[in-house]
Amino acid sequence: MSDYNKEEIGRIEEKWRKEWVKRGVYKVVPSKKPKYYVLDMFPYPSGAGLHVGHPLGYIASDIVARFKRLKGFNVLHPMGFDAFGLPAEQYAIEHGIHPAKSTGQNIKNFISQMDKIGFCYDWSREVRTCDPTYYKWTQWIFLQIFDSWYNRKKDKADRIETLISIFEGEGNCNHPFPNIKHRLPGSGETLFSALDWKSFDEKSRQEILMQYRLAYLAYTDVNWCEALGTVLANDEVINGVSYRGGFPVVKKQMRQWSLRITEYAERLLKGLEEIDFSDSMKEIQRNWIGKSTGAKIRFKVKSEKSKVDDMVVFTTRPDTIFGVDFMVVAPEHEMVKDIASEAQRGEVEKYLTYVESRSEIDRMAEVKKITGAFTGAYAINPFNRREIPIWISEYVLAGYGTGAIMGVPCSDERDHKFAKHFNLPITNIIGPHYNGKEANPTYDAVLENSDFLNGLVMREAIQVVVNKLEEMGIGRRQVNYKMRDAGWSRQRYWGEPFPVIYRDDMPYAMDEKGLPLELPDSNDFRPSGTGEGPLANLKDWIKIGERERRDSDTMPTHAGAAWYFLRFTDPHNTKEFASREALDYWGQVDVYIGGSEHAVAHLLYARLWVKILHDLGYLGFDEPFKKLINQGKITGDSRFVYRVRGTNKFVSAGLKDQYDTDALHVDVKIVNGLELNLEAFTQWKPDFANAEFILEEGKYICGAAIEKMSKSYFNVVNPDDIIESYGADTLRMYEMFLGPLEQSKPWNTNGIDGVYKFLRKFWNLFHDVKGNFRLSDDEPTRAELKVLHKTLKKIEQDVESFSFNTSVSEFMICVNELTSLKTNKRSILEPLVIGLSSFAPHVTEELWEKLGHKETAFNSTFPQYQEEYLKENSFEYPISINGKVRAKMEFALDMPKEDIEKVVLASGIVNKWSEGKPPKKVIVVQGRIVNIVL
RNA sequence: GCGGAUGUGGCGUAAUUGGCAGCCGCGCCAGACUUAGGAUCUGGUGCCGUAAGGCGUGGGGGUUCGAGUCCCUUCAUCCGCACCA
Repeated sequence: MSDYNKEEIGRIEEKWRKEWVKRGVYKVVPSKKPKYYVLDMFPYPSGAGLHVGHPLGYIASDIVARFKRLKGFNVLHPMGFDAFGLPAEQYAIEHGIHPAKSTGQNIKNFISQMDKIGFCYDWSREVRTCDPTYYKWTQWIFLQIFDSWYNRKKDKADRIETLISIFEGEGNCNHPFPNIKHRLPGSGETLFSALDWKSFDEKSRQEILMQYRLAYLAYTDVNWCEALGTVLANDEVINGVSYRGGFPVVKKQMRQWSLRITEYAERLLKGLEEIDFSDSMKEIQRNWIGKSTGAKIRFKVKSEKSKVDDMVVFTTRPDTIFGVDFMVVAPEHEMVKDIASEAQRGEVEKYLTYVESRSEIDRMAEVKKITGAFTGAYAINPFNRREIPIWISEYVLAGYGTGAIMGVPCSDERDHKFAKHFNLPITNIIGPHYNGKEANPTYDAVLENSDFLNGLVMREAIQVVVNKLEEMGIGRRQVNYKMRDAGWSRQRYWGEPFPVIYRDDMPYAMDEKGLPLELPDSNDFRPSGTGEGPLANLKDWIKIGERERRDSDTMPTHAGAAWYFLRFTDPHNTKEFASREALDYWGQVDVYIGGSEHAVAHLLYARLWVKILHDLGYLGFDEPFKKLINQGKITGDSRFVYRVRGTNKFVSAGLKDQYDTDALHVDVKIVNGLELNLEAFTQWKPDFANAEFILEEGKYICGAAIEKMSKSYFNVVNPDDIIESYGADTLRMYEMFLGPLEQSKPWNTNGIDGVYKFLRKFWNLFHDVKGNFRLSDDEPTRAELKVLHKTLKKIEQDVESFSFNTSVSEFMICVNELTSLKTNKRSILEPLVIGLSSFAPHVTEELWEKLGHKETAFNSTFPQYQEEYLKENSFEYPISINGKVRAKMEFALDMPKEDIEKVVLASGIVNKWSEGKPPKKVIVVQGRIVNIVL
């Protein structure tokens, strides 16, 4: 009566989709059970909807969630939407549709697509970052960050009020400015006393506090993109052009919000040790943080001007100090204008003009180009009083270290090239390690020409030099990080407004009662063009009174994403961002699944916010994600047709070299394998209605390429289409079967029939040839039990280790074996239904019901496998001697290794071959004699 | 340039972690059935060879009784960072 076919699958899947919602089976609340938190990286709801690549990670997490639930855990498995962002805003500019409206529609579409795949999300916990009830708390957390400073003495964030009382009591002598370059206006000092503090007026005090706040305003160099009319984050700029659109990006100074993430650099780095991320992911984060240990050294400067500041360099190689042949400072360095000599002034100015003229793109494109100019000034080596010429060059970056370096040509590649290019003398301090042709950055050389360091190995000399520098008071150990503070302002409409009010140009936190500060309604999403965002156009909103105004910027999308996993624990709380009880119960995310493209930005900001909230006492943990899995990307498999240039003739791929052709993407839907469906092609686009074809063997063969899945390549495969023809269960299992989760792979449906057949075979175990449900209550045989328990064990191991592709294989083997055993016994099939239910929830739920259960399969328990059925009583072991199988013996399976050795030795087989001498070695592997060495 | 990863049949992949390489699926070959379907079922399928046998996990070398797995070296591909002193 019922066959596992298209119609039946459609009926079953729709039935259970509705039933699960009706019964509310996916709703979770805290309980006495142990918790397990499985999280997906929530998507940005783009207008294009989901393609088959998106659900890969979601399917994996769904399997884990269902499996853990069967194993007795109380599983939190929520989903939400990262709904603020630039695409909706650009769509609004182009089509006049308000971002709120298009975003809402997109979300609706996403949810319907996701529901079809059968995910067990607790939709009652859905969050949207663009919802005021959500971003109220994004703003609130921002204010907590604004109201904090990093107490380096305690190595944690503290409330700003603690800083104020420190200033009132002792000034800032124990807590100098985090940014060492900062000076008090007027005096130019870096330290102030308690008395000074009391003498400062309100604005000065606020400006000082701003230097300490973890969310602060400052004039920063930002990536200004004229074409997009906005500022971009570092990770939105790739090779000097914008990530979206590829428009040029230039530096511009703007007063912006930043997060002082640099204060957390060390903890973000250390934290990596205790969390389970892949090596490459950790490495990318380490790289981004970019810690390097070295020393800061102060050099006296000799120049024509009598009073000049010392120059300070950062180096990781203080041991090479006697090899310094020149100094280089960044062109932007403030000392440049002071030290340039009369004779060199022209050169220097010419060079500065040149640097100014170079765009970011030029600079990146020509990193190898060596340029520079001599300033005419000299630095004095503190140990041997040697006068070292000071140069400027753009290869030294103003933003890293001190913006000045010591040039050691014999041990640094770039310095060496610089010296060669400008014909500067090269001092060899590493003897035979330097060949005169290229620098050698070794640590192992014995130093020469190095005064008191002569004879020391470089590695050891580092400490000796630093100790001496510290003794002399002209240097000290220093750790540097590449990471910069995170720019947190965006000149956009569709984001969280900053919950602050400016008074006398200084921002003050809004009262909590005023939150959320709602995004004002608007029809004008164009940037103001002056660098300010669209909100600046809403003058009435910006201006509050005569002296007060709002911020016209909004937060980046990272803001909402930096804490959404916390909100899921208590999504409807109107009093707090989440209750401490909920946070303590659900705690850290046990498994976080998502793409590696969020390696730096999102994960670092999420980790940062959690650390700050932890420091302020809101959280009991300071790492959000215990384990991270990066699912691979599913790429598209594009097809091409070849049009003979200037004609409407299309030539098959095998013959295209005989013509002058252009390759055009063709919709993968009208290509079967590589063969083009000619009729469908002529109907595809009006241009091709009269197309002519040059065929090979009567067929038109298309070209193929693996590319990103994209609408414009016509290679997008929609999961809905797969579900339409095979059902959601097949889609789920096939995506898992495709290969290891973490590996990127092209989408193809080559093997999907195999998975589909598997589900049908599974179904047929329960049905006779006529499709009638039939089941036997007979006692299972030993062989059947063995198949069952072997499968259960494998599945459990595979799912725990996230190798879902092998799980699917195991199920296939199981069904093949049961089919050939003609098994239709309840005692065997019922546990398998539960075993399979994480992977194929719809068909198993239907079978579960047919098996007579009222309660949903989702609420059952994963069956325990029985070790005894996995074992045989005895086994025939081949006995190899010196690598060749010489004999076979039978042993009890659980016989200890030593006993096996004894039996073999007693048997005389070995003596036969070893002339009575005991063998050198008897190798027993897993209770099995593998080899005997004579 | 630096860092990370990967490399196994015609294809996607597997290998109890050092123990009979190629499980499972696709494809292909042969057969059965048939209401002729791009259906279903059964058997076969790493390569060379009629066979016996030989070869085989990108290449070369090493450790080991034994290597896809460990070590050295080299090549190729992908990803990340890229003048970070």
